[in-house]
Amino acid sequence: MITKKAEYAIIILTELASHPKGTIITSKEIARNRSIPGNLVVQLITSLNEAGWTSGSRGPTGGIKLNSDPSFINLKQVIEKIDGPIGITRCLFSETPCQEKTHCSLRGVWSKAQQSMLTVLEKVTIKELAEGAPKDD
Amino acid sequence: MITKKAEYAIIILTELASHPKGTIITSKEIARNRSIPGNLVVQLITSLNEAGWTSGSRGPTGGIKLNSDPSFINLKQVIEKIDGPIGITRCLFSETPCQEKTHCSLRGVWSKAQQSMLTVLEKVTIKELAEGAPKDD
DNA sequence: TTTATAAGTAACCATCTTGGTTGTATTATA
DNA sequence: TATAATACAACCAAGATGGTTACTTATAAA
Repeated sequence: MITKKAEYAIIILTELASHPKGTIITSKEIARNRSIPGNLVVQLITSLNEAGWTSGSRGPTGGIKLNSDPSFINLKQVIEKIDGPIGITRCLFSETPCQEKTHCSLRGVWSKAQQSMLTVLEKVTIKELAEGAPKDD
Repeated sequence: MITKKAEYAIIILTELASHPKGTIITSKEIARNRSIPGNLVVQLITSLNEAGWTSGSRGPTGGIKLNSDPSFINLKQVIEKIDGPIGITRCLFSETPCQEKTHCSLRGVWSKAQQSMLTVLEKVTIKELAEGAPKDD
């Protein structure tokens, strides 16, 4: 399952992207605006910084800034950054197919189902979310 | 995530479907043939019986029998029977969209991504798996 | 130079889910 | 009546999840 933390991270980026480019917002404001537990915001920002999407400045007047073009950040990327590799089944986490014969014809199905889902998530960007209307293909 | 139990259930049905129609196999045999913990097979069969796909007969000479045409059982059905309703996000479990604005434009994305995955799983039947080659559209 | 305010970091924790076990009851055949 | 099978229910250990707590570091303003 896609975790709530990943969902929060997407919402945080969306909040940042919904302000003029270069705007600095405090984590507390983000938390308040989007109803996310304050300390979780800080925790998640760390990962977003790591990915290079955001950066923070400390002290009064400090806060978080979006560094990347939100049209280049897609949902799959954010989810994988927060949750780690996506796998709809345990099977898909192991590199090599298992011995079981049936198991393995299943593996193909899992893989195809997951890929189908990821394709959707790859197509949606933070920018689209910030504009409120993910385009409908 | 699709649980291992759901995967086991699919494998159990596949095992049953890979024998001539009407064949009775004991849960112990299924467990041995497919490397599934014996008691788990029994536990899962209960749910499969509930769905009407299988039925058991007790006593010596007893065992499990496939009741349904395996070409009418698809993977989505089995997964939902074992795991309950599928949801790639917590959001998709709540009936009503949440108040948060962004949250809600997200909901549409989750829904679409999930639907895309389910469409794949709906198309694959137990029969195809038993024949070893889920058809590639 | 001190103080307040902000991010950064790490450890921790309660709760829930998962995968599986154990134990007992029931049914049917030989 | 002994045995072999399913049926049923409770239980349990380990890991994931969502979140909290406490502490450190940096920086602007007073």
